[in-house]
Amino acid sequence: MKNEKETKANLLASAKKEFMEKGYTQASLRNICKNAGVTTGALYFFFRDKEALFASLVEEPLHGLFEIMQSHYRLELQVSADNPINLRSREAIDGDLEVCVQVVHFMYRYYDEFLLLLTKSQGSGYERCIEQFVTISEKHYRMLSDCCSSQYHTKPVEEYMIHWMSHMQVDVFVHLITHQSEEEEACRHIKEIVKRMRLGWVDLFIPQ
Amino acid sequence: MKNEKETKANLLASAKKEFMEKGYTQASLRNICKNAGVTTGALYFFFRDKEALFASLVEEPLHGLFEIMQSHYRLELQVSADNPINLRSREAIDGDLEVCVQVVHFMYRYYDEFLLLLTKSQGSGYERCIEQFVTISEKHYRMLSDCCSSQYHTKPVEEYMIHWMSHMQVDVFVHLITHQSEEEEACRHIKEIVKRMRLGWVDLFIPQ
Amino acid sequence: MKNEKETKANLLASAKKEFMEKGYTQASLRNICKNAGVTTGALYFFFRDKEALFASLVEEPLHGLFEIMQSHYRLELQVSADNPINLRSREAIDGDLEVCVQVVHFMYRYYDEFLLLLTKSQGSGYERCIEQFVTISEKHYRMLSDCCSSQYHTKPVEEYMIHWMSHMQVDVFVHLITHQSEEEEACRHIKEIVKRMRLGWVDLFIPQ
Amino acid sequence: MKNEKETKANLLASAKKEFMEKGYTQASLRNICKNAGVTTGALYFFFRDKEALFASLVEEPLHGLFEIMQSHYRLELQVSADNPINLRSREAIDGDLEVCVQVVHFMYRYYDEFLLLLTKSQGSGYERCIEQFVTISEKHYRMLSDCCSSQYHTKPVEEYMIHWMSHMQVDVFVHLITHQSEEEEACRHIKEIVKRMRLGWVDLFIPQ
DNA sequence: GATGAATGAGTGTTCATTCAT
DNA sequence: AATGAATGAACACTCATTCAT
Repeated sequence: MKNEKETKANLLASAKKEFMEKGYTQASLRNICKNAGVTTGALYFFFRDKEALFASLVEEPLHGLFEIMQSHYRLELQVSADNPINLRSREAIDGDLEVCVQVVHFMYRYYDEFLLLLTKSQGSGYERCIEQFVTISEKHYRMLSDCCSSQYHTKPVEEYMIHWMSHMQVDVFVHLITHQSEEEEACRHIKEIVKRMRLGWVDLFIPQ
Repeated sequence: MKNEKETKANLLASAKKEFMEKGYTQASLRNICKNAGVTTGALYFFFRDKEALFASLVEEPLHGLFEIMQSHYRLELQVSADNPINLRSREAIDGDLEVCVQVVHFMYRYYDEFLLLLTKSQGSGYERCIEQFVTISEKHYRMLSDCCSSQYHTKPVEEYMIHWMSHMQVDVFVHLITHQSEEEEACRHIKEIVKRMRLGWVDLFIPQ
Repeated sequence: MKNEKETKANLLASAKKEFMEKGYTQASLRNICKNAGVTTGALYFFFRDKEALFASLVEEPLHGLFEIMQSHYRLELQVSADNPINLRSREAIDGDLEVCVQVVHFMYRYYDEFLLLLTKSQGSGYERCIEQFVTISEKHYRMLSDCCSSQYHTKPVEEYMIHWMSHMQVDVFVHLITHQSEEEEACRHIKEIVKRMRLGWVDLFIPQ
Repeated sequence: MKNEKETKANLLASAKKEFMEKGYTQASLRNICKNAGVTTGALYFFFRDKEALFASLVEEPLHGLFEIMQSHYRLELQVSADNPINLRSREAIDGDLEVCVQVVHFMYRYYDEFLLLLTKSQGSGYERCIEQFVTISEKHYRMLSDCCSSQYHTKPVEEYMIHWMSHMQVDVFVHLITHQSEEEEACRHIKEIVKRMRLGWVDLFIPQ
């Protein structure tokens, strides 16, 4: 037990760096080990394989974010079951902002990990994680738009638009984390952005 | 002797398929040659290296799109120099739509090539092409927003918002080509989308 | 084309030696290449993988022997359909010997290859080849013993005894090739052996 | 502290399973330890190395069988020194059967261990154990055949035939244990087999 | 007694690239 | 214009073994 758990930590740090620089597929386990100052065997003592090493870095943050999103959407579903929807109400606007800020906060707590997940996971089992976020978002928007169209007796919103909207919503966060490293700034930005995107949503859900 | 340029064409077709399926980095030149029915040597007669092979597929369409964008922005710049800007005018709206349709048309003419560029170029010299589009778009929006703010005596629009807006604008096309293979449908979608995005732009450029 | 097909021949020779010394699984491709004076890549130019390299050595001889056995058994089946069986007849005895000699001749023509197949193929796709020989032999003995028992109105010979007999028959050849490197001697031995084994067979098929 | 020797027993059980499934060389100590619920260090506390682990499983049964064979052959040697040999006598036949049954009984008492020795020991120090059995058997048959030839004034039996006979004799037991898991059935089979093999032996030792 | 950590050499395999012919 | 042959470095991963604690 040379230095307590130092080796594993070194490996994780070295792996994070390598994945960040080259992406999942192009990252070299040899390199990771060399920079961590251990032999390849050591890596395999701590991690089953390359995939597991990557997972050790990102699994927890990813899961955490899923939780936040789903619990939020569950809540919103409950509320909208009892009350008529008013997309332009202060409550609706504030609710939107609140969850965005919450997500930003969580993402910046695991800044590196989400950067890996969102931009460097190609080739790993996480390469479709953005699509998963979109899918979750999509279900929510589908539901919301259907409520609106039944409430206002308008045609249901087209599938593609729902999908695009959800994608755009997710892309906002991807864009944020790849262009802004400070959480405070990120928060400020997201508020400005959401404000403008809402205009599009509202026009889509409540024509005219 | 068969057909002069047949071999090169076979190689390009085979390369397109391989790059599409596996992405630039994961694509195997061996495979490309095998499926083209030639040996590796032949490939190196026609193309300097892997990079040049990829470039042969995408360079021309990419350059073409750059041209379209830049000539459009040049034109708009000229117009806005002489006339006051009215973002909500029919001319402005129609102008926006027109260029979008033009871009869609060009992209669907080289459908495969743009798919390669936008989603399969990671690891190649083209991996930053989206950012290049964003940069071009950004310059234009910067200029446009500055015109507005000087005209309406408002504070200049923040750098980040300009960048995000431009990114979003580009992402619309990426989303389109990855989710919709028919040009006609794509055109219909882009119109719906632009209509809603404009609401955000206008609110950003002309507060209140 | 340095030395015509020398490299491939070198690789095969080197592989034969390595497989012979260490067995399929324990053989090292690196070693094979080193001793052949080429790099690992060269091996993979000629052979798909380790398995294919081994197959290149043994496939043909193995197939040849299957052919000999099956054509012989087919012939015997035909004969025994028309005539009553007399295991003790000169014809039967001579027929047995003849095919044995034929097999020995073929095996010694590919001495090394059969040694590989019969004693060094564990871990490869050929590890069950002895059992395949036994299975072929078994079908033949089953048929022969059933003819006898119906002809002499005796109980059918037990499954296990048929299997053991077939195994023993095959083992004779395995034993021969692993203990006797000269074909002439091997021929002399097989005759002596078959002579004694027949006594057992006959007693088994025609009790009393 | 749980149960003093539990760990060692677990290791041996786990090792037996792994060796049985993959053979000596292909067996993984890692796997053995994992399935035994201990770390590799523990294994090396009890066993010097892989070889010693395998030996711990098979050494005793192997030694026991050597003892049985040798004591039997010593006895037979004594008897044949005083009396003329009659291979066809009831005593000779019964004696043969008796020792076979005895061997079968002992082998099935250590069924797994002999299966390991006879079919899974390649790569270990025991890989030549079958040949050792053959060698022991051979000495006995050599002696027996020499007695016969001096008694009946016939030519001495050829070396190869003695060796083959011994091999075949041993192979009977190998075949038995690999094809028949029930001792009772095995006993029934061996009697049938020995009955037929004797015919060959007798013809070999006492021509005509 | 047993763990947890680590070594270092080894495995089969794939790669883009080169070049004499 | 193209082939067939070959390179050599790189890849992820597994192995039996060691040893301080």
